[in-house]
Amino acid sequence: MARNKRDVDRAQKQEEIELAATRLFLEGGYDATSMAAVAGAAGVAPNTLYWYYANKDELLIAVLNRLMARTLEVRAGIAELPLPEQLLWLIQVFEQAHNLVLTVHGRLDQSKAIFDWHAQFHQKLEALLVATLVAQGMSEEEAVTLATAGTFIVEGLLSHPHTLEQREKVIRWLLSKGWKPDDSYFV
Amino acid sequence: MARNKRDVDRAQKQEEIELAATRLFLEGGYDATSMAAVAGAAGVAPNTLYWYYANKDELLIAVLNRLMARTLEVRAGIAELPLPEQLLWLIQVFEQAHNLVLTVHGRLDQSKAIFDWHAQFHQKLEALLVATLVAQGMSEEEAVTLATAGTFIVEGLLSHPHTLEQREKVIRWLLSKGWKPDDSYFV
DNA sequence: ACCTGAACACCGTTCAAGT
DNA sequence: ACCTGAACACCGTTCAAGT
Repeated sequence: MARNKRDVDRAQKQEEIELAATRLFLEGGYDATSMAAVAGAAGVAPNTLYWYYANKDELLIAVLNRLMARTLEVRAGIAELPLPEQLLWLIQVFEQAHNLVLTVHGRLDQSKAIFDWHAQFHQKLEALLVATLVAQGMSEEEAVTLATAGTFIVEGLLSHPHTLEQREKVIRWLLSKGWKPDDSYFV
Repeated sequence: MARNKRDVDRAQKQEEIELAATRLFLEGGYDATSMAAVAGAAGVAPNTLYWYYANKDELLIAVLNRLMARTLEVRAGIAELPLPEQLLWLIQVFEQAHNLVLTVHGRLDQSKAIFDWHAQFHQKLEALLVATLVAQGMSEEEAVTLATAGTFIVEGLLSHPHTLEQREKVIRWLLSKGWKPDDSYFV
């Protein structure tokens, strides 16, 4: 499976495009960022993007996969931290890309590719959360429900302005269900 | 504050436009429904819409207010039902317009008008939920947290495919926190 | 294989002109 | 006050042509 010169070049070009797209999507939002703007930032003609990506949604998916890979790397390094730390870290990660979370939800009905990506994303996220909760001694059944509710609450926080106090209160409430966090963490 | 002939005519025209827009937005989605399509369904020229609404977002807000008014009317009739019934009814209402819920969230960063509408919507919804919970004997503080978490979970269900079994499980989990629903409801 | 200039169909919105 | 035809700037995407 050795990659020849040509593959490397292709991968490099795609990296340039995806880095530009990531920056612009995060800064200005998906809808407000035109394909021409991405192309300009990557130093190519607008229609060149269509050599690498079938359409704008596929470019978004490439960006999302890149962000997810980077996030999984970081998370591997903090897997040993206590649960509340991990959850608050997760919220902050999603918050940085809250733009794109809302965009993905908004395009669920309009793009099958986005719909499929979203489904597998939540599958992976739930598996990760459940494994973490079970490792802490929670039952599988309890863990699944808590993972689902936790995901919804994290996503809810992203699209609704709130104070840090409100955030702490609802997270504390969530975790107090089957699991007792160290209250001192929040002080 | 009596309305003269002219006002009545204007209101009638707006009703025609908003009914057409409501149908098209719910069926095909906001993005996929062009102003020209709304105008066509209402029997006017595309640019005529701009006499009544400053832009497409304002038309969306008019549609949302119409849906909300109708929903509040229906809800007044079921205010005496037990809490789980009311909550499941709410989910089903949101589900019918889940399209527009996701659209509103997706446009939060791009339209101040939508942002403001969303803020006041959640203010009203929370006030209604808290009042309902307090009337059932819950403390104000507890009610606020449960209302927030409940809203997020309802919205989470809207954007994530799930079985009825999953829905029942997470709703049951939510309500089991400070309040004991009649389990037989779910059977 | 990769890239581009030119074009296409469409979009939200504006404007000058009509009644 | 209300409505419209025509136009504007922009969009995602396609295609034929280049290397």
